[in-house]
Amino acid sequence: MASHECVQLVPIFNDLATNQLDTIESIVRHHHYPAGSTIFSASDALDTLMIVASGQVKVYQLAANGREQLLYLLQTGDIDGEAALFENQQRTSFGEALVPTEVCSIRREDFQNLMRQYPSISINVLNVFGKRLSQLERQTTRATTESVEARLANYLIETAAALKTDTFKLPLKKKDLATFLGTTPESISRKLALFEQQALITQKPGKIIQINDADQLLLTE
Amino acid sequence: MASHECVQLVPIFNDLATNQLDTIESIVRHHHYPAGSTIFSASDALDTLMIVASGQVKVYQLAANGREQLLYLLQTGDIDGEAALFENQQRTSFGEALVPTEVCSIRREDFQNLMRQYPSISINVLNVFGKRLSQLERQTTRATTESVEARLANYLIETAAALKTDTFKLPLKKKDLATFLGTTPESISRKLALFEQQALITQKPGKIIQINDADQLLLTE
DNA sequence: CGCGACTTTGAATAGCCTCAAGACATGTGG
DNA sequence: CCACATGTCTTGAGGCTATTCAAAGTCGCG
Repeated sequence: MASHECVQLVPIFNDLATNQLDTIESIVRHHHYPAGSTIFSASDALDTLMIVASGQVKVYQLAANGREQLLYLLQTGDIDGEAALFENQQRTSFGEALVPTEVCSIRREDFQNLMRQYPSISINVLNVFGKRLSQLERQTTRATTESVEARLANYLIETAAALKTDTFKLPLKKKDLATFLGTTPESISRKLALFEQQALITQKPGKIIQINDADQLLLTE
Repeated sequence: MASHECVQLVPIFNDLATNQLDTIESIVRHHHYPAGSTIFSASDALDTLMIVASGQVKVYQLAANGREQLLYLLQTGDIDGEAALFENQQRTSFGEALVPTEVCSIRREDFQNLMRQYPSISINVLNVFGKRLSQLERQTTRATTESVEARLANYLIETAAALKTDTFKLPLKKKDLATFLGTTPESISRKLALFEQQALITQKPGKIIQINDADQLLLTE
């Protein structure tokens, strides 16, 4: 793995010079997780900041009844663990590598020192927090006020927008997509079939989705 | 209104000395909102930090289908607007005073200066963010994985815990409570009647709820 | 190529929402 | 201080969406 691999990837270190990145890189630890392995669990101590260098991590919670809720899908450059960088807390969620994944971590104490040294970092972290909060607020609103159909339509539109293409491969298994959207794999199958029947999308083998009529899809209630 | 009224209330200014609080108080603006009035709307510019000095503010979003989702209930000492203290953004939610409410505000620019001057503030803000994120994550998980019955039971338990008493008055109209829990006023009525029938709670006139069996209530699925 | 995991499809059910009407409370003006 | 008006809450009946359970079909990995 190249030096800088993690540190360069992360927006929160954006404003720093190369030699400063070197400093940070030297206090970072590298980890590898095979597909399907657990990276952290609820009730683990939360005392490191985690950076995804490559791969894909699903972050989820378990409800009292055992059902799973997918909260975030972390990709290259995403971070997690910022929630308690200054307070002793326990994790409340689980992290699982969906594919082989490289992770770098910084201990809480080291990160606090970094923030004292480079104030721009704390401002960047605040911005990351802010975006995540806004995103979660929207997700909560949708989950509780809109139908499964509307939520799925929205997800397809947003995924296409993020990837800047009309044709893309679903980045998740239907099972995981279901827990993300707060529904079941069966319902997703049915709704996708419905969209296809309405000619709004085309499904191709390999979880490939092609969006034919984004405007109409957005009108789904 | 006394000086310091707002500034003293807010945990993010906890670590500052009295004369520093004076400085901050001098750059704060005071506002009064009658019950039922709108404090801010979605698409408003988000360029001030808001502190609730007294009263109660409901913060909600509107979904595409017009349905309302209550995200937060701000009480004395709570803040809002931190989400975009460093980036130009628009609001995505609405704020409405439920009772006569006093609010103080600090302009983004002034707050940025404060943070540069007193680094402890940014650390406190990060902690506030972290807690709000954790809370929203739990709320999202519950909203999408648990039944209306379980969500209501949980809400009652948590409210009782927060107020440190078994008997309390519901702080919201059923309509607002419904949008908070992602359900309808009718369903809340029915579930409360069910809990009472099971002797888990007792309802008294004036939205007073008495919890008789918290343990059993928590087991509601 | 075969096995296990994922996905699709079907039928039945359950939980929740909608709509509507009546009861209650709350606060206002006379 | 009472009477009334308005908004809020409760209760009932009906319908619909989404879940559950089960079984067959498909994909992809070793």
